[in-house]
Amino acid sequence: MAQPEARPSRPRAVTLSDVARLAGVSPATASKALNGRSQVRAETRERVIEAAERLAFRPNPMARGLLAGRTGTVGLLTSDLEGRFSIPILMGAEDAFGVGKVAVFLCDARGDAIREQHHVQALLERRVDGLIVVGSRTDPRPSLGRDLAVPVVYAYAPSQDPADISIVQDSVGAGRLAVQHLLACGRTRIAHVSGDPGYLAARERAQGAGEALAGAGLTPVGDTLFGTWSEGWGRAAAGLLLDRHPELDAILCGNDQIARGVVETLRERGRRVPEDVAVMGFDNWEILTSGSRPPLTSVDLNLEEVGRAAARALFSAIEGSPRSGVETRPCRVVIRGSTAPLS
Amino acid sequence: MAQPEARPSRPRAVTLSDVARLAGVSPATASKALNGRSQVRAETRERVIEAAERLAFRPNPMARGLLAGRTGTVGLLTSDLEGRFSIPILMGAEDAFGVGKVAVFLCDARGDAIREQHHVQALLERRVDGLIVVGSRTDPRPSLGRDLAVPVVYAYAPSQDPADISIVQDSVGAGRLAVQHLLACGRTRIAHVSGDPGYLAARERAQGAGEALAGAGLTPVGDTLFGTWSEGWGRAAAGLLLDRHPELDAILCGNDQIARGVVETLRERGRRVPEDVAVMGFDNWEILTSGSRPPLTSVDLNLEEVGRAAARALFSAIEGSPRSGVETRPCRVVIRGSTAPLS
DNA sequence: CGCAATACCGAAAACGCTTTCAGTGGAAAG
DNA sequence: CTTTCCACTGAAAGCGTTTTCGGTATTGCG
Repeated sequence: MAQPEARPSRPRAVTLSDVARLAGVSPATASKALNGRSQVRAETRERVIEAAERLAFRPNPMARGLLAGRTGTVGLLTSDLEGRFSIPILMGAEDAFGVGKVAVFLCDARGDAIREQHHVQALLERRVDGLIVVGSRTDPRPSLGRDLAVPVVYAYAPSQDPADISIVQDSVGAGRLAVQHLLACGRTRIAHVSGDPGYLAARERAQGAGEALAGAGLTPVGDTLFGTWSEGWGRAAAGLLLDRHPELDAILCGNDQIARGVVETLRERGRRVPEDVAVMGFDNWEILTSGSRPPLTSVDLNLEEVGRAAARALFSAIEGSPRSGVETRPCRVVIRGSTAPLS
Repeated sequence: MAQPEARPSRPRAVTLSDVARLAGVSPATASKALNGRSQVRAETRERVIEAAERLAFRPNPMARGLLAGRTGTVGLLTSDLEGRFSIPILMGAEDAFGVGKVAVFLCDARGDAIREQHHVQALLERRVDGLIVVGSRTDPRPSLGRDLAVPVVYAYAPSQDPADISIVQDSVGAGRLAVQHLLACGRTRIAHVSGDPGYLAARERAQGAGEALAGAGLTPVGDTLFGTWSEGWGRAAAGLLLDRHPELDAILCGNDQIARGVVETLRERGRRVPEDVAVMGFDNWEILTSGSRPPLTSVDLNLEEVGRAAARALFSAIEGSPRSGVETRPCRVVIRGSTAPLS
């Protein structure tokens, strides 16, 4: 006889009616009992719950969502191929939503605007309840538009449209924090080697660093050196600095890669880190900070917190209380071997 | 008058009935027209399609899934906090599934077995059509069990249960490929510095390397040095090797971090890379390979291909043709400056 | 011109759940 | 003892699709 299934088909899922039948009540009553509605006798509720447990009943989210008009899902749209930024944000969002309450679709647009559009469309077709958009760099990015069917929260990189809500780390504050740490280590001759000046993050960190120095009545050692976000640039810049400003006692680097390069050149040029020169970076990318000799002090962007905040903002927008504007979260310094008080 | 909405409520989604009404047909006919069923006059189909476009109609996936008994979603369960391995696998899976056809829930168990269980439960409650499990290391991992309600594919790390289907990269072959590349560069005195011998990846890569050497009639320079997966170990091991075997002309490293350390020590000890000693690693982690001096040749694990294969395997299991056993995908050598032919 | 076959369309059921509303029985109040 | 009220339960509608099946109009054929 024709048996289309190639193997024993998986058991049909148990439905609310199955539970109701076992408990000897109607589906309506079973629903009320399981959802804590008040109009059920305690003893009945008991029976229904026990039946549900015996059958390992799990309500079908599609049936439920069909009524409620909600799916209990959100989309996380990233452009960051490595997941360097989006994974911590995803984990923060998972925390805030709570496992099992809301599930997250992760889509990677791979830096491609039209692929991003496809993903947005696909997510909307799936009727996600909301969207979190993670930029590939901290510069303001184009808004997805004002009349999407669902609320959108921008994380890591703000939207260009001030009517949108964006949650970002405080880059200016990060620069300030970094310099304050170096000052606390007794350093006063501080240089700054940054990355690509086309990146807002580079400029803002430099700005914050400058403010903190000025606040302490100090002037930076030389101008900020902008270059690229690479170890190679770090090596080159450190050479430059040592030639021009041999007196420096700290180098603040625009990210961890630059810091790696700087540390390497300092070592080769016979400067001890941190005794002679303290070095620190930004991003706190463990793979880079831990392998360095000595391990790198770095400013952590607190991306999990950004993710949590984004999730909360999205949640309240879904509930009907949207916010707007750009909200920032503080960063924090993670101290390792490359900075230490002057003895 | 009582207006519960705090702001202009989002427009109600357009339904098939709206389309049908506009086209002057019944919902049944509209459905058939849009889904390419044959029992619709061409002219009618035309009208329906145009109406659907005018209203920007998108079928509600929950209603559709409710009938079909499928959600069109899969869960990707990872344990790898950084996303280093899971993101490429996710992208491969996205490719294979196709944007819009299947959406992927990404969950990170953060290496915690009970959090993993929670996520599995949550995904099952959502009625995902299947699960891809990405291990945190390549060693076989416990199976999720045989009687889950949906098919499961293990990627990167195989399941311990041979009845499950696992898709992994070919670590032995990777070791072989690496040595073959070094041989092609004319190197014959090849040492191997690996990571933690508790990792299967370390042992398998070493095995493959040994086989390739033996196949060429060569013997390795010294025993494989096992240690940790760190730059520090790479630096130390390179020192050891240079002391014991100054004649070596290539060092194969268990991963890119070790290779970074090895390159650094070689430079400090005055050996030129690649002229005197060729160096290569595994994983092809761009952040590490590109910053090195010279950039590192490395074996890429082809994780996107693993992801694609896992997605295809999952798809065919969902369609009713499950496979089982461990299937491997080849790796590939990415050549950069740290290896070159002996001149 | 009559009949069967065909092409096309729509009513209705179904998926699994929640919610509304009417109905039942018992207890409290008169 | 009758009336009112309350607590509880279940029938039924509805969410937005797809699919089955019966019905009608049209066509082809004898």
